[in-house]
Amino acid sequence: MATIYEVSALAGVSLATVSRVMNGNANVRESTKQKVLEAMATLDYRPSSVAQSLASNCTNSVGLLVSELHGPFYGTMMASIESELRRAGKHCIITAGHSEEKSEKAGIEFLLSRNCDALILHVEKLSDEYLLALKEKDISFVLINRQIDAIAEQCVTLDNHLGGYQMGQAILEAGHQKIAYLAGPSWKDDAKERFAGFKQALEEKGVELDPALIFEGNFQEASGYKGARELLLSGHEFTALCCANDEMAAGAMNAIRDNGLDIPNDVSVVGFDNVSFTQYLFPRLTTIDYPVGDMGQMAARLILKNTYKTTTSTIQTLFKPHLVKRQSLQPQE
Amino acid sequence: MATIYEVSALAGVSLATVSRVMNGNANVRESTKQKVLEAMATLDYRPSSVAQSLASNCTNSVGLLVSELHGPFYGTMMASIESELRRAGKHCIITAGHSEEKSEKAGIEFLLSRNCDALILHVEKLSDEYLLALKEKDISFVLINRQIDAIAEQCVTLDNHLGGYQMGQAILEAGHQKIAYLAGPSWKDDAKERFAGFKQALEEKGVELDPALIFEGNFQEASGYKGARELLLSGHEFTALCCANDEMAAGAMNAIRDNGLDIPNDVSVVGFDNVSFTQYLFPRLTTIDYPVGDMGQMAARLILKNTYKTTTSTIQTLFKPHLVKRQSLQPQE
DNA sequence: AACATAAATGAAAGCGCTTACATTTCATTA
DNA sequence: TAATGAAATGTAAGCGCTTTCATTTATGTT
Repeated sequence: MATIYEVSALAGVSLATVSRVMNGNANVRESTKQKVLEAMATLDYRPSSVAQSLASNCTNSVGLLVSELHGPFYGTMMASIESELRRAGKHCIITAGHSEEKSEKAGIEFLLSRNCDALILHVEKLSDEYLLALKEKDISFVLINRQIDAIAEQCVTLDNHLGGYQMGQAILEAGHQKIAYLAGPSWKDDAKERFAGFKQALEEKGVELDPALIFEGNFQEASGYKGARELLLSGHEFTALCCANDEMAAGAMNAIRDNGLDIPNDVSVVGFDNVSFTQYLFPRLTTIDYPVGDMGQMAARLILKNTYKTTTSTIQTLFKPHLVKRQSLQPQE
Repeated sequence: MATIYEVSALAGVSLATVSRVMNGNANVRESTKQKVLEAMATLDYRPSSVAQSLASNCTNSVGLLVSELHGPFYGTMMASIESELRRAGKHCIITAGHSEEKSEKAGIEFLLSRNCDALILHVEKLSDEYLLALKEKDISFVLINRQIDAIAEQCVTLDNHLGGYQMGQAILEAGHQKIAYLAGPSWKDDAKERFAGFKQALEEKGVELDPALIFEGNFQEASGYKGARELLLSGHEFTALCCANDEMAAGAMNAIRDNGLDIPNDVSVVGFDNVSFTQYLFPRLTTIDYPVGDMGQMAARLILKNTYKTTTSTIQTLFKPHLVKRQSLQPQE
């Protein structure tokens, strides 16, 4: 591998000049620039990003922590972040937090040990204090799907309350009255807010939500199956089942059918997130769209703007969900 | 940020000694080791991975190129690779090739520009020549889901022919005779082999595959929908539809139902890959399992063994698929 | 006690760049 | 034409580590 020394020797200029043309520095005469470029080409020179990083104190890498690398939600998120960063010449180091506090901490430590210039974090179990402490240490980061008021400007979030409200509205407009709700874990803010928004929509229309028709799941398919099954077997009737996310909705749909009922004729189902597989479900799932791609892109732009100062694009931190009407929700006569 | 200098000063030893304890080098007296450790702790010292990389000529990073960061197949692949590498203290830089030659080349260039120690490549459009040229340049890499005989030892592949064969066998055992096949793009080796294996299974049992019942898709859901629809409208009857991957199967299922037919009573459907959403489909999809997690792990181990020499685990490069029986395939009376 | 040997430590060069500062070159202007 | 300032280039000091080689210290042997 050729180094900058060889290039400088071949071009007959100093190291500094080679460095200048590499970095597009203005003050280089066109003719010498050409000499250097030529030398680089004949030597098939590639700068050592490591040496550049050491000298410039910038690695051009941003660490990305997500709960899992698989799963449609994280997939879309990673894809949008990576492509936005890559376009700016940055790379990302991705690792998983597995929805556990220790593991999330270890993930951040790991990324930090890699000298990332900034982090994009989707954490679930880490405390606000820990995150605020990161801020104190002058670590540049943005939080995705997590709201901490003290650092609101670096939190990219969805209006989950609105999403829940939209879900409630949709179900009421379809004429349902006997409604069941498959909630997410109550220790998660997003799950709480979705539920709160949902309840508000019902209250505004004076519709009661029977406590016996509420089941708290964990956002996974299996808990959706279990929840729907228990709700069905409990004997309390319902014509619509609202799920706090699509995975649980998928599980619930299987449970409903395994119990001999038809979707949506016997029971309508609504999900939340609008992950890719919702279109593969039968019937295609009516759900609330979570614009995770846009949000990932925005998280990346925040970094680009704050850490790298390479963009001046306008920043938006709060995103709005919207209803996606498909076939799993049917009007009730 | 404290540097090694400060640690060495505080501990009253030389740089070299600090470096030795950092790297677990044997020849350090226990007492001095403790002094150093203590100094590190009080200074909250973290070594600069960049400086380490420059000095040691090893970045501890492996580049990972996949077609897309989203999608259940790549998700599982990335997850297994990342976790195996992370366990060994390596990080991965992930980027997308988008199934286009130019983009795949650019992705590799990008990873190389980041000075990765090695690459794990899932490429679709890149030529064998290009890949062999990489080898010539002494770039250490492993190919996943791609067989090039000249470098077989660095190719982690699935026996797609066997998978196709298993699919054929399964459908025949269920008593189907009128069989349709939704193929993958014929320029892809894996698609070709799946089809070849499939045909072989039928031939061995003397079952004809009507050319009118073959549709070539592109492995995407939409083409599955389109293919199934055309097959259905063509008027040629079939009782089973075999799909070269699960995405197309999902699309096909929707098409079949949109045409008023029942799955599996009117037509059975079989997929290939066993990606996560196959369990969410209705009926749950019978499919051929592609052990992509194991294969990703093995790809990572290959790197660990060949590039980093940190493992001696035994290597396997050819993996076998197997049938996963679920509800979308029904015996034909 | 003197020596040989092994273990522990230190000195210093080098990894391949960037960049502050110094110097040279060139174009203007009085 | 000399003085002046701006533009172009060079010099050299880092950036924070690893590692070779030399040196010192400890251990064991006769």
